[in-house]
Amino acid sequence: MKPAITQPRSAKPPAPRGGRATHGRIRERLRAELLDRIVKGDLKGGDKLNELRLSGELKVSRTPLREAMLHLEREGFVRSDVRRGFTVGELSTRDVRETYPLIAQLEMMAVRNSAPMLSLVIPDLVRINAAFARARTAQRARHLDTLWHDTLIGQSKNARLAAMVATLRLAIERYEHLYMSDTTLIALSVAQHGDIIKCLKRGDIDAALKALEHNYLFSMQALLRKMGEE
Amino acid sequence: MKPAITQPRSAKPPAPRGGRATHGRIRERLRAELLDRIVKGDLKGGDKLNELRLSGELKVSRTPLREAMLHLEREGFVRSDVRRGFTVGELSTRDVRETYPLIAQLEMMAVRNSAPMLSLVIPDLVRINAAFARARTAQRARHLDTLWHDTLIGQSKNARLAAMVATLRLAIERYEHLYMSDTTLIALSVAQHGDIIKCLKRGDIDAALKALEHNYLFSMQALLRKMGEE
DNA sequence: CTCGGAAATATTGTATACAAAAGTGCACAT
DNA sequence: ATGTGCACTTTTGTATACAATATTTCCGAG
Repeated sequence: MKPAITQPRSAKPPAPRGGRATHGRIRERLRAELLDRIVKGDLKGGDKLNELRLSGELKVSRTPLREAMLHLEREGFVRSDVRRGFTVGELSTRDVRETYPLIAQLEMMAVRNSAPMLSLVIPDLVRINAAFARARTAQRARHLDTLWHDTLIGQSKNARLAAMVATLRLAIERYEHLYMSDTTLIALSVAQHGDIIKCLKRGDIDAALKALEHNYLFSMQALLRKMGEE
Repeated sequence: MKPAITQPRSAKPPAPRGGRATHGRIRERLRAELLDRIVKGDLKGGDKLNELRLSGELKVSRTPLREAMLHLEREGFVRSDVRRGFTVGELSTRDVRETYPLIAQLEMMAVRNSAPMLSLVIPDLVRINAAFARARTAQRARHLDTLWHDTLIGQSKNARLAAMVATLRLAIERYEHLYMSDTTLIALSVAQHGDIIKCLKRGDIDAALKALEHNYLFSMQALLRKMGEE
């Protein structure tokens, strides 16, 4: 299911001029690939990212690979120690307790910002939540959950806020992929989304904010329970 | 007043092994240097960052320079367009309207998190605010303002939150350096800090949060007025 | 004189080279 | 047998090389 990372290169190592393409953003492709592996769990916390091995495997040089890893470091997915290179960031209950409340507050802010426009997206929210309720796989559920929240905050014009939320959501996805592979909690989340929608419909933003916060904090508690069980 | 960027190299280009030092973090030094130039206004919005010119001027190769610039891009100080390189990010009232409310919310969250511990730092807040009141230069005022807010949120153990706030504060500093070089607004800010302290002393966190938000939104309004005047 | 376009130049994105530090394993002493 | 030091290998951090694209220059047509 990986994007393949194809690169049209048939020439020998010292003669890469046969290759064209690479629209000048290999580093972005690499970041996406590595991020995917981390979120999907192929790369686990603590794994060492050997530059030579990875650059060979991905058929690129170390330069854009390092740039991609530095990007991921800034996003919190990877650590780098001097002269020791990059390591996949460890998962921890502490990080969970930091991240969930943070994204909750940021989404609440986005909702507050865009309160007047929210009626526009209520139909979308209803539709996505219905699909969410019908999701049969954990992966699709996570996708629709993300889509629902993205729709909720999509009216906010604050670019910084949007970028932060996007990154935090990926951080969360990493945990949920690992610990929430069952679908038992979907129904609860669907109900919570329903609550939020109900509040929005009657224009009660404060209640919607409370319900949104509850949605995140409840998910956090469920996740922490699962993590504690291991 | 620049950190000098000294690098002990006297050898010819192809024989740099004469140099020692560089504890394996030239890229971090470069980021700090560039960030300083951007915040201080030496590099203005829209300025093109020519890699060859800069690497020559800073006596480093393009590799760590690019890594530093990519870091700054992630922090929002620099833009990069494909095949067109890096450019210093433009200042705008729109960005101000995005950034100030964001940092306000995040600091409010930090205060809420650490409410029980806040009594510990009240004496520090009082002392720093007194020094702030006596500040005679805009630079020192900004420094003490930052220190005051750092102290206020320093009890929050949320590392992600702290990192976000730190970055946003630098973003703000860039605007304040350019538009608030007078000291007329210090007295007002001192008074607002005093309000916050008063609320904290009587344990009224909600009021403290409101006052904190007001402190930021008021500063934002003042800044927007100045920007509008140009 | 201005506009358009091709050659010349400059700049970026990626690949490779090189030096220093970190990691590994083996020999040897105890 | 075990611990320790030292040579060898690996890996990182930085420098440089190279190819492709973008920018500039300069010349001729209108």
